[in-house]
Amino acid sequence: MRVTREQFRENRRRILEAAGRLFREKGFAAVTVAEVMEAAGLTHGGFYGHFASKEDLAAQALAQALAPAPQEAGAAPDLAGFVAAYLSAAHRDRPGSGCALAALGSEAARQPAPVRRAFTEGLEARLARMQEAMPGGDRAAALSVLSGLVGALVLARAVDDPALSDEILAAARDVVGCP
Amino acid sequence: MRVTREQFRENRRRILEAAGRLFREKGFAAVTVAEVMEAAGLTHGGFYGHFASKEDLAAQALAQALAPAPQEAGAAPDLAGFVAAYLSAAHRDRPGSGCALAALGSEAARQPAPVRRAFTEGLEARLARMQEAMPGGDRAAALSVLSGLVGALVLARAVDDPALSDEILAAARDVVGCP
DNA sequence: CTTCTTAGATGACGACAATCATGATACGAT
DNA sequence: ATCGTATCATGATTGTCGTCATCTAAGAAG
Repeated sequence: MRVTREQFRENRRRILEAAGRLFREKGFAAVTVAEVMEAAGLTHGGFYGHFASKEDLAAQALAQALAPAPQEAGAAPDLAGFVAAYLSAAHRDRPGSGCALAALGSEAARQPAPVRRAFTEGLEARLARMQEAMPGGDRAAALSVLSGLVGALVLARAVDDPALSDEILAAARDVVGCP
Repeated sequence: MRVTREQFRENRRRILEAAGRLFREKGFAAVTVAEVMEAAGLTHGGFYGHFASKEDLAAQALAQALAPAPQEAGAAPDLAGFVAAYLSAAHRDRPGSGCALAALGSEAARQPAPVRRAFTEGLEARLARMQEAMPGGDRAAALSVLSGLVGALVLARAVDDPALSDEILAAARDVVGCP
Protein backbone atom coordinates (compact mmCIF):
# COMPACT_ATOMS: atom_id res chain seq x y z
CA MET A 1 0.00 0.00 0.00
CA ARG A 2 2.06 2.88 -1.18
CA VAL A 3 0.68 6.43 -1.40
CA THR A 4 1.49 9.63 -3.22
CA ARG A 5 4.25 11.87 -1.89
CA GLU A 6 1.45 14.36 -1.43
CA GLN A 7 -0.59 11.85 0.54
CA PHE A 8 2.47 11.00 2.59
CA ARG A 9 2.89 14.58 3.68
CA GLU A 10 -0.81 14.83 4.34
CA ASN A 11 -0.68 11.71 6.49
CA ARG A 12 2.20 13.13 8.47
CA ARG A 13 0.23 16.30 8.97
CA ARG A 14 -2.78 14.36 10.21
CA ILE A 15 -0.64 12.38 12.64
CA LEU A 16 0.82 15.55 14.08
CA GLU A 17 -2.58 17.14 14.33
CA ALA A 18 -4.15 14.12 16.03
CA ALA A 19 -1.19 13.85 18.37
CA GLY A 20 -1.40 17.51 19.29
CA ARG A 21 -5.06 17.17 20.15
CA LEU A 22 -4.73 13.89 22.03
CA PHE A 23 -1.68 14.96 24.02
CA ARG A 24 -3.47 18.09 25.15
CA GLU A 25 -6.58 16.15 26.05
CA LYS A 26 -5.01 13.20 27.84
CA GLY A 27 -1.38 14.05 28.54
CA PHE A 28 1.77 12.55 27.07
CA ALA A 29 1.81 9.36 29.07
CA ALA A 30 -1.81 8.40 28.59
CA VAL A 31 -1.72 8.59 24.80
CA THR A 32 -0.53 5.55 22.87
CA VAL A 33 1.10 5.49 19.48
CA ALA A 34 -1.64 3.23 18.15
CA GLU A 35 -4.29 5.66 19.39
CA VAL A 36 -2.68 8.54 17.56
CA MET A 37 -2.39 6.57 14.35
CA GLU A 38 -5.99 5.44 14.54
CA ALA A 39 -7.11 9.02 15.09
CA ALA A 40 -5.14 9.93 11.99
CA GLY A 41 -6.92 7.23 10.00
CA LEU A 42 -3.97 4.82 9.82
CA THR A 43 -2.75 1.72 11.60
CA HIS A 44 0.04 1.66 14.12
CA GLY A 45 2.58 -0.04 11.88
CA GLY A 46 3.36 2.93 9.68
CA PHE A 47 4.23 5.17 12.57
CA TYR A 48 7.98 4.66 12.49
CA GLY A 49 8.09 5.65 8.87
CA HIS A 50 7.14 9.15 9.99
CA PHE A 51 8.74 9.59 13.40
CA ALA A 52 11.73 8.12 15.17
CA SER A 53 9.92 7.46 18.42
CA LYS A 54 7.01 8.53 20.55
CA GLU A 55 9.28 11.09 22.13
CA ASP A 56 10.09 12.50 18.71
CA LEU A 57 6.39 12.74 17.96
CA ALA A 58 5.75 14.47 21.26
CA ALA A 59 8.36 17.11 20.57
CA GLN A 60 7.12 17.84 17.06
CA ALA A 61 3.46 17.76 18.00
CA LEU A 62 4.09 20.13 20.87
CA ALA A 63 6.03 22.50 18.65
CA GLN A 64 3.17 22.58 16.17
CA ALA A 65 0.53 22.96 18.85
CA LEU A 66 2.38 25.92 20.29
CA ALA A 67 3.04 27.60 16.98
CA PRO A 68 0.75 30.57 16.38
CA ALA A 69 -2.21 29.78 14.18
CA PRO A 70 -1.74 31.00 10.60
CA GLN A 71 -4.54 33.54 10.79
CA GLU A 72 -2.97 35.26 13.77
CA ALA A 73 0.56 35.03 12.47
CA GLY A 74 1.17 38.68 11.82
CA ALA A 75 -2.00 40.15 13.20
CA ALA A 76 -1.84 42.98 15.68
CA PRO A 77 -2.48 41.30 19.02
CA ASP A 78 -5.45 42.48 21.04
CA LEU A 79 -4.50 41.79 24.63
CA ALA A 80 -7.93 42.21 26.19
CA GLY A 81 -9.56 39.96 23.64
CA PHE A 82 -6.83 37.39 24.00
CA VAL A 83 -7.19 37.31 27.77
CA ALA A 84 -10.96 37.02 27.59
CA ALA A 85 -10.74 34.12 25.18
CA TYR A 86 -8.01 32.45 27.19
CA LEU A 87 -10.00 32.59 30.40
CA SER A 88 -13.30 31.64 28.83
CA ALA A 89 -15.28 28.56 29.80
CA ALA A 90 -15.04 27.39 26.19
CA HIS A 91 -11.25 27.33 26.34
CA ARG A 92 -11.29 25.58 29.68
CA ASP A 93 -13.64 22.92 28.36
CA ARG A 94 -11.77 22.21 25.13
CA PRO A 95 -8.17 21.53 26.03
CA GLY A 96 -7.60 19.55 22.85
CA SER A 97 -7.66 22.70 20.77
CA GLY A 98 -6.43 25.07 23.45
CA CYS A 99 -3.18 26.35 24.88
CA ALA A 100 -0.60 23.60 25.23
CA LEU A 101 1.25 25.49 27.94
CA ALA A 102 -1.67 25.01 30.27
CA ALA A 103 -2.67 21.56 29.06
CA LEU A 104 0.80 20.06 29.36
CA GLY A 105 2.64 22.44 31.66
CA SER A 106 3.29 20.33 34.71
CA GLU A 107 3.93 17.23 32.63
CA ALA A 108 6.33 19.00 30.29
CA ALA A 109 8.77 19.56 33.14
CA ARG A 110 9.44 15.83 33.27
CA GLN A 111 9.77 15.17 29.56
CA PRO A 112 13.02 14.53 27.70
CA ALA A 113 15.04 17.40 26.33
CA PRO A 114 13.48 17.77 22.84
CA VAL A 115 10.01 18.13 24.32
CA ARG A 116 11.12 20.71 26.84
CA ARG A 117 12.91 22.63 24.13
CA ALA A 118 9.75 22.77 22.05
CA PHE A 119 7.87 23.96 25.11
CA THR A 120 10.43 26.67 25.76
CA GLU A 121 10.42 27.94 22.21
CA GLY A 122 6.64 27.99 22.12
CA LEU A 123 6.56 29.96 25.33
CA GLU A 124 9.08 32.48 24.02
CA ALA A 125 7.06 32.98 20.87
CA ARG A 126 3.87 33.49 22.82
CA LEU A 127 5.65 35.83 25.17
CA ALA A 128 7.02 37.95 22.35
CA ARG A 129 3.58 38.42 20.88
CA MET A 130 2.10 39.36 24.24
CA GLN A 131 4.93 41.76 24.88
CA GLU A 132 4.11 43.61 21.66
CA ALA A 133 0.61 44.12 22.99
CA MET A 134 1.67 45.30 26.44
CA PRO A 135 1.79 48.99 27.23
CA GLY A 136 5.46 49.87 27.16
CA GLY A 137 6.43 46.46 25.81
CA ASP A 138 7.25 45.37 29.33
CA ARG A 139 8.58 41.83 29.12
CA ALA A 140 8.32 41.16 32.84
CA ALA A 141 4.71 42.29 32.83
CA ALA A 142 3.95 40.02 29.89
CA LEU A 143 5.57 37.12 31.71
CA SER A 144 3.55 37.63 34.84
CA VAL A 145 0.31 37.97 32.90
CA LEU A 146 1.10 34.77 31.03
CA SER A 147 1.82 33.02 34.32
CA GLY A 148 -1.50 34.18 35.68
CA LEU A 149 -3.36 32.96 32.62
CA VAL A 150 -1.73 29.56 32.64
CA GLY A 151 -2.14 29.08 36.36
CA ALA A 152 -5.79 30.06 36.32
CA LEU A 153 -6.57 27.74 33.43
CA VAL A 154 -4.71 24.84 35.03
CA LEU A 155 -6.53 25.26 38.33
CA ALA A 156 -9.91 25.87 36.70
CA ARG A 157 -9.53 22.60 34.81
CA ALA A 158 -8.29 20.55 37.72
CA VAL A 159 -10.95 21.60 40.16
CA ASP A 160 -13.97 19.38 40.68
CA ASP A 161 -16.43 22.12 41.51
CA PRO A 162 -17.89 24.03 38.53
CA ALA A 163 -18.69 27.12 40.58
CA LEU A 164 -15.16 27.31 41.92
CA SER A 165 -13.81 26.77 38.44
CA ASP A 166 -15.79 29.72 37.11
CA GLU A 167 -14.70 31.76 40.08
CA ILE A 168 -11.03 31.09 39.34
CA LEU A 169 -11.44 32.25 35.75
CA ALA A 170 -13.38 35.34 36.78
CA ALA A 171 -10.85 36.33 39.43
CA ALA A 172 -7.98 36.07 36.97
CA ARG A 173 -9.93 38.04 34.38
CA ASP A 174 -10.46 40.91 36.83
CA VAL A 175 -6.81 41.21 37.68
CA VAL A 176 -5.34 41.55 34.21
CA GLY A 177 -4.47 45.11 33.35
CA CYS A 178 -3.40 46.03 36.85
CA PRO A 179 0.36 45.58 36.70
CA MET B 1 5.88 -11.82 58.06
CA ARG B 2 3.35 -10.17 60.26
CA VAL B 3 3.91 -6.78 61.85
CA THR B 4 2.74 -4.78 64.86
CA ARG B 5 -0.39 -2.69 64.51
CA GLU B 6 1.92 0.19 65.21
CA GLN B 7 4.28 -0.90 62.46
CA PHE B 8 1.32 -1.37 60.13
CA ARG B 9 0.25 2.23 60.58
CA GLU B 10 3.82 3.35 60.22
CA ASN B 11 4.12 1.38 56.97
CA ARG B 12 0.96 2.97 55.65
CA ARG B 13 2.32 6.37 56.56
CA ARG B 14 5.57 5.62 54.74
CA ILE B 15 3.70 4.47 51.65
CA LEU B 16 1.66 7.66 51.57
CA GLU B 17 4.73 9.78 52.09
CA ALA B 18 6.71 8.02 49.36
CA ALA B 19 3.74 8.21 47.02
CA GLY B 20 3.29 11.91 47.66
CA ARG B 21 6.90 12.57 46.85
CA LEU B 22 7.07 10.31 43.79
CA PHE B 23 3.81 11.57 42.31
CA ARG B 24 4.98 15.15 42.60
CA GLU B 25 8.35 14.30 41.11
CA LYS B 26 7.23 12.08 38.23
CA GLY B 27 3.49 12.53 37.81
CA PHE B 28 0.70 10.04 38.45
CA ALA B 29 1.12 7.98 35.34
CA ALA B 30 4.88 7.53 35.50
CA VAL B 31 4.92 6.15 39.04
CA THR B 32 4.34 2.45 39.56
CA VAL B 33 2.88 0.73 42.59
CA ALA B 34 6.02 -1.35 42.95
CA GLU B 35 8.16 1.77 42.89
CA VAL B 36 6.16 3.37 45.67
CA MET B 37 6.35 0.25 47.79
CA GLU B 38 10.08 -0.06 47.28
CA ALA B 39 10.55 3.56 48.26
CA ALA B 40 8.59 2.79 51.42
CA GLY B 41 10.90 -0.14 52.16
CA LEU B 42 8.41 -2.88 51.25
CA THR B 43 7.67 -5.13 48.31
CA HIS B 44 4.81 -4.66 45.91
CA GLY B 45 2.69 -7.53 47.20
CA GLY B 46 1.49 -5.93 50.39
CA PHE B 47 0.15 -2.87 48.65
CA TYR B 48 -3.45 -4.00 48.38
CA GLY B 49 -3.59 -4.60 52.08
CA HIS B 50 -3.27 -0.85 52.50
CA PHE B 51 -5.10 0.66 49.54
CA ALA B 52 -7.85 -0.47 47.23
CA SER B 53 -6.10 0.56 44.04
CA LYS B 54 -3.50 2.89 42.63
CA GLU B 55 -6.25 5.46 42.15
CA ASP B 56 -7.15 5.20 45.81
CA LEU B 57 -3.50 5.74 46.70
CA ALA B 58 -3.30 8.74 44.40
CA ALA B 59 -6.30 10.39 46.02
CA GLN B 60 -5.07 9.84 49.56
CA ALA B 61 -1.48 10.78 48.79
CA LEU B 62 -2.62 13.95 47.09
CA ALA B 63 -4.86 14.86 50.01
CA GLN B 64 -1.97 14.42 52.40
CA ALA B 65 0.47 16.29 50.18
CA LEU B 66 -1.92 19.23 50.00
CA ALA B 67 -2.74 19.30 53.69
CA PRO B 68 -0.99 22.13 55.49
CA ALA B 69 2.14 21.04 57.30
CA PRO B 70 1.61 20.60 61.05
CA GLN B 71 3.90 23.47 62.02
CA GLU B 72 1.94 25.94 59.93
CA ALA B 73 -1.46 24.59 60.86
CA GLY B 74 -2.68 27.50 62.94
CA ALA B 75 0.14 29.94 62.38
CA ALA B 76 -0.60 33.43 61.22
CA PRO B 77 0.22 33.37 57.51
CA ASP B 78 2.88 35.77 56.28
CA LEU B 79 1.93 36.44 52.68
CA ALA B 80 5.17 38.03 51.54
CA GLY B 81 7.26 35.26 53.01
CA PHE B 82 5.00 32.63 51.56
CA VAL B 83 5.24 34.13 48.09
CA ALA B 84 9.01 34.45 48.29
CA ALA B 85 9.38 30.83 49.31
CA TYR B 86 6.90 29.67 46.70
CA LEU B 87 8.71 31.42 43.88
CA SER B 88 12.19 30.49 45.06
CA ALA B 89 14.62 28.46 43.01
CA ALA B 90 14.72 25.93 45.83
CA HIS B 91 11.00 25.27 45.55
CA ARG B 92 11.23 25.05 41.76
CA ASP B 93 14.03 22.53 41.98
CA ARG B 94 12.46 20.26 44.58
CA PRO B 95 8.97 19.39 43.35
CA GLY B 96 8.89 16.24 45.45
CA SER B 97 8.48 18.23 48.62
CA GLY B 98 6.77 21.25 47.08
CA CYS B 99 3.30 22.40 46.17
CA ALA B 100 1.21 19.64 44.66
CA LEU B 101 -1.05 22.12 42.87
CA ALA B 102 1.84 23.13 40.65
CA ALA B 103 3.47 19.70 40.41
CA LEU B 104 0.29 17.88 39.40
CA GLY B 105 -2.01 20.63 38.19
CA SER B 106 -2.40 19.86 34.53
CA GLU B 107 -2.42 16.13 35.17
CA ALA B 108 -5.00 16.36 37.93
CA ALA B 109 -7.62 17.58 35.48
CA ARG B 110 -7.65 14.16 33.83
CA GLN B 111 -7.71 12.03 36.95
CA PRO B 112 -10.73 10.14 38.28
CA ALA B 113 -13.17 11.81 40.64
CA PRO B 114 -11.56 11.02 44.01
CA VAL B 115 -8.25 12.52 42.93
CA ARG B 116 -9.90 15.66 41.63
CA ARG B 117 -11.88 16.00 44.82
CA ALA B 118 -8.71 15.84 46.88
CA PHE B 119 -7.20 18.46 44.62
CA THR B 120 -10.20 20.72 45.02
CA GLU B 121 -10.27 20.43 48.78
CA GLY B 122 -6.56 21.10 49.00
CA LEU B 123 -6.95 24.17 46.87
CA GLU B 124 -9.81 25.48 48.98
CA ALA B 125 -7.79 25.00 52.14
CA ARG B 126 -4.81 26.80 50.68
CA LEU B 127 -7.06 29.55 49.40
CA ALA B 128 -8.67 30.08 52.78
CA ARG B 129 -5.30 30.50 54.44
CA MET B 130 -4.15 32.95 51.79
CA GLN B 131 -7.38 34.88 52.08
CA GLU B 132 -6.74 35.39 55.79
CA ALA B 133 -3.44 36.98 54.92
CA MET B 134 -4.82 39.24 52.21
CA PRO B 135 -5.61 42.87 52.96
CA GLY B 136 -9.38 42.98 53.26
CA GLY B 137 -9.68 39.20 53.07
CA ASP B 138 -10.41 39.51 49.38
CA ARG B 139 -11.10 36.01 48.10
CA ALA B 140 -10.87 36.95 44.43
CA ALA B 141 -7.51 38.59 45.03
CA ALA B 142 -6.28 35.51 46.84
CA LEU B 143 -7.45 33.36 43.94
CA SER B 144 -5.66 35.41 41.36
CA VAL B 145 -2.45 35.50 43.39
CA LEU B 146 -2.60 31.74 43.79
CA SER B 147 -3.14 31.35 40.05
CA GLY B 148 -0.13 33.53 39.38
CA LEU B 149 2.03 31.52 41.77
CA VAL B 150 1.02 28.17 40.33
CA GLY B 151 1.36 29.31 36.74
CA ALA B 152 4.79 30.81 37.30
CA LEU B 153 6.07 27.70 39.04
CA VAL B 154 4.66 25.42 36.33
CA LEU B 155 6.27 27.43 33.56
CA ALA B 156 9.55 27.91 35.42
CA ARG B 157 9.82 24.15 35.82
CA ALA B 158 8.85 23.25 32.29
CA VAL B 159 11.19 25.64 30.57
CA ASP B 160 14.53 24.36 29.33
CA ASP B 161 16.45 27.60 29.75
CA PRO B 162 17.66 28.36 33.30
CA ALA B 163 17.83 32.10 32.70
CA LEU B 164 14.28 32.22 31.41
CA SER B 165 13.16 30.08 34.33
CA ASP B 166 14.66 32.53 36.80
CA GLU B 167 13.12 35.38 34.87
CA ILE B 168 9.65 33.86 35.15
CA LEU B 169 9.99 33.52 38.91
CA ALA B 170 11.33 37.05 39.28
CA ALA B 171 8.56 38.57 37.16
CA ALA B 172 5.89 36.83 39.21
CA ARG B 173 7.55 37.92 42.43
CA ASP B 174 7.49 41.56 41.37
CA VAL B 175 3.80 41.55 40.58
CA VAL B 176 2.43 40.18 43.83
CA GLY B 177 1.02 42.87 46.07
CA CYS B 178 -0.31 44.96 43.22
CA PRO B 179 -3.92 43.82 43.00
C1' DC C 1 5.87 -0.64 -19.72
C1' DT C 2 9.15 -2.52 -16.59
C1' DT C 3 11.54 -2.27 -12.47
C1' DC C 4 12.83 -0.35 -8.21
C1' DT C 5 11.45 1.72 -4.17
C1' DT C 6 8.75 2.64 -0.29
C1' DA C 7 4.34 3.60 2.70
C1' DG C 8 1.45 1.26 5.19
C1' DA C 9 -0.96 -3.15 7.11
C1' DT C 10 -0.38 -7.19 9.83
C1' DG C 11 1.47 -9.30 13.37
C1' DA C 12 5.10 -10.56 16.62
C1' DC C 13 8.15 -9.60 20.55
C1' DG C 14 9.84 -8.13 24.83
C1' DA C 15 9.15 -5.30 28.66
C1' DC C 16 6.45 -3.69 32.19
C1' DA C 17 2.57 -2.72 35.18
C1' DA C 18 -1.77 -3.45 37.92
C1' DT C 19 -3.88 -6.78 40.37
C1' DC C 20 -4.58 -11.07 42.70
C1' DA C 21 -3.42 -15.88 44.79
C1' DT C 22 -0.72 -18.29 47.88
C1' DG C 23 2.26 -19.16 51.64
C1' DA C 24 5.04 -18.21 55.65
C1' DT C 25 5.54 -15.93 59.88
C1' DA C 26 4.78 -13.50 63.84
C1' DC C 27 1.36 -10.56 66.48
C1' DG C 28 -2.82 -10.61 69.63
C1' DA C 29 -6.39 -12.47 71.96
C1' DT C 30 -7.83 -16.11 74.68
C1' DA D 1 1.26 -20.92 75.89
C1' DT D 2 -1.51 -21.67 71.93
C1' DC D 3 -4.19 -20.73 68.00
C1' DG D 4 -6.34 -17.92 64.76
C1' DT D 5 -5.48 -14.25 61.87
C1' DA D 6 -3.55 -10.53 59.58
C1' DT D 7 0.62 -8.66 57.12
C1' DC D 8 4.02 -8.90 54.06
C1' DA D 9 6.96 -11.60 50.40
C1' DT D 10 6.96 -14.33 46.33
C1' DG D 11 5.28 -15.07 42.17
C1' DA D 12 1.61 -15.71 38.61
C1' DT D 13 -1.62 -13.63 35.51
C1' DT D 14 -3.45 -10.75 32.33
C1' DG D 15 -3.38 -6.83 29.58
C1' DT D 16 -1.02 -3.15 27.31
C1' DC D 17 2.43 -0.57 24.95
C1' DG D 18 6.59 0.76 22.30
C1' DT D 19 9.16 -0.99 18.75
C1' DC D 20 10.48 -3.79 14.93
C1' DA D 21 10.27 -7.40 11.03
C1' DT D 22 7.88 -8.74 7.17
C1' DC D 23 4.79 -8.59 3.43
C1' DT D 24 1.99 -6.16 -0.09
C1' DA D 25 0.89 -3.22 -3.36
C1' DA D 26 1.26 0.84 -5.58
C1' DG D 27 3.82 5.20 -6.86
C1' DA D 28 8.09 6.78 -9.16
C1' DA D 29 11.94 6.53 -12.21
C1' DG D 30 13.89 5.07 -16.41
